[in-house]
Amino acid sequence: MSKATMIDLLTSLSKQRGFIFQSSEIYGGLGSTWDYGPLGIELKRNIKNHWWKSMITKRQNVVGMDASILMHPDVWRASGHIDNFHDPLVDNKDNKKRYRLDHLLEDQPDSVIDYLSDTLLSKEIKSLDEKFQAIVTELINIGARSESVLNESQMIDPETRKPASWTSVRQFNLMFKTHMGPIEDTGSVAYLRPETAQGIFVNFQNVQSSSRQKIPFGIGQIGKAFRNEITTGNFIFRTREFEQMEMEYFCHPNETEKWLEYWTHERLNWFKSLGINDTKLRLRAHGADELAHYSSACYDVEYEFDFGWSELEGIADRGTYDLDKHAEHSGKKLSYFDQPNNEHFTPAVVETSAGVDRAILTVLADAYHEEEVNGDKRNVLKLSPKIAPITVAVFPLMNKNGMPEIAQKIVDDLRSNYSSFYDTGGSIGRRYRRQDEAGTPLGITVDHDTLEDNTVTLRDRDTMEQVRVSIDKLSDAIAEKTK
RNA sequence: GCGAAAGUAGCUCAGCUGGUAGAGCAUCACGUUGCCAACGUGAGGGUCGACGGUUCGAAUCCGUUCUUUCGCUCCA
Repeated sequence: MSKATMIDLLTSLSKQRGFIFQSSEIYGGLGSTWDYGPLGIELKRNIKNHWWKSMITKRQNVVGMDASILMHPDVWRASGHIDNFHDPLVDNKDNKKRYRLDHLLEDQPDSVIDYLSDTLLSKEIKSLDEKFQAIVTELINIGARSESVLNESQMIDPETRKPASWTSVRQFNLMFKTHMGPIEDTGSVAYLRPETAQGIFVNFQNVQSSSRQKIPFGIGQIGKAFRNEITTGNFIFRTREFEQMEMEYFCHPNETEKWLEYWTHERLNWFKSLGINDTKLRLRAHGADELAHYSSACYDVEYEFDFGWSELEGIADRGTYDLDKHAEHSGKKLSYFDQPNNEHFTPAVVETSAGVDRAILTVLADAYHEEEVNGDKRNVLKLSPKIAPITVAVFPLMNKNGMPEIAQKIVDDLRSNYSSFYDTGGSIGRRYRRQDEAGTPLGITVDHDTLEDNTVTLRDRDTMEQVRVSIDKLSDAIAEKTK
């Protein structure tokens, strides 16, 4: 199998089998948006249910919620997204490379920084970080004139180490903006949430008091989030509309280190529990330079796609940043009273934040296999039975002698407990292969012996081996195979 | 957004220098077969991404636009 084309293979398989279609396809498609078809949505629901069960249902001290996507704009002012969730970018016109201005400044000779601060800043700033930030702010403020200032400063391209021909500084705001109400004016601006987490933070008090949870405890949520990413791609890996599975764990500020470690391993194990090859999963600690504005420590769960190791989930120590900010901006007290220790404090937060769509891409990429069987190629999705869109497919060996009726009765009975599929079309081998490609772990065939002794064959997708099972024991046999 | 490449049937693609569309697979029907992508016959499915131009004539040449892929930047 050509590794370089895994994404192409999955894109095409997804469309053919009904996992994932490009959005608005009949109108030429809309960039980076995808629709889940009949098999895709089953897979997605199974993954989300699995997350919900293992993060919330199974735990006494984690509860769920579902916040609205639209929130008061002050939420994003408080969270820092309005100020920080954008990138100042400049392009080198000579070699067409694009850079983040703030990263670029860190790589400049003193002469460039001196020129910029002399030209732009009215007073001397000691801290280098603050100086850079002030320069960025000023360059953004002067708009188109930033082009001439940058070029006069002789700012170099870090690759060539030479002054380049720069464009003006442009802001890329990563939040989707919309308007609420009938009139579009500045007072009606609202944002589509760029993360579900803030819906949890602003409900901290509501949830804590109504659920009577004591610290440490968590609040989890699954929902859509929107980011105006500059570059999207790799199928459903990076899209502008995506779904998150997030959990915010509120604990004592002295204990974040311990809980960060705990949740990091819990989350890595969750991905392993989806049946993903664990040699392709790893944890990676963030360096200081890549931490988000709210975070003091962060681990990524990564999977080795054919386009490289990529992040599936971030587990971050957000400290008391979010509750502090919301307390400050809202004027509401968002602290916790620990009765036994007679102590008031603002809880710190350890966050687990996973992408639903990335989890789906991961299980698909990991499950896809091309095998040789008797000289023929077999495409098979070795999805865990826990998440496979169809659990069991039922076939009559022949479309006569009463076999279709028996098979139809079996599938009707199974349907109430298992996602089932009935197929009479084509040879039995072809039907098995179709289900292999859809990731269905089990196949049941009604054959001649069924007419004699009421048994059917139960086929295992991965080994292709069959065992005979009495029809009245089928439910138990399937339960055994899928647990 | 910038640069490069691409867009022809559900999927993967062919179609040379302009002469009004093909293959393999897939789908459906009928017949035959009956445990791992069988065979036969037949059918459906494309205004060749869209719009405009050149031309007697455009999938093919030119322009614009949309979309996708890769890279730069960012993130779940």
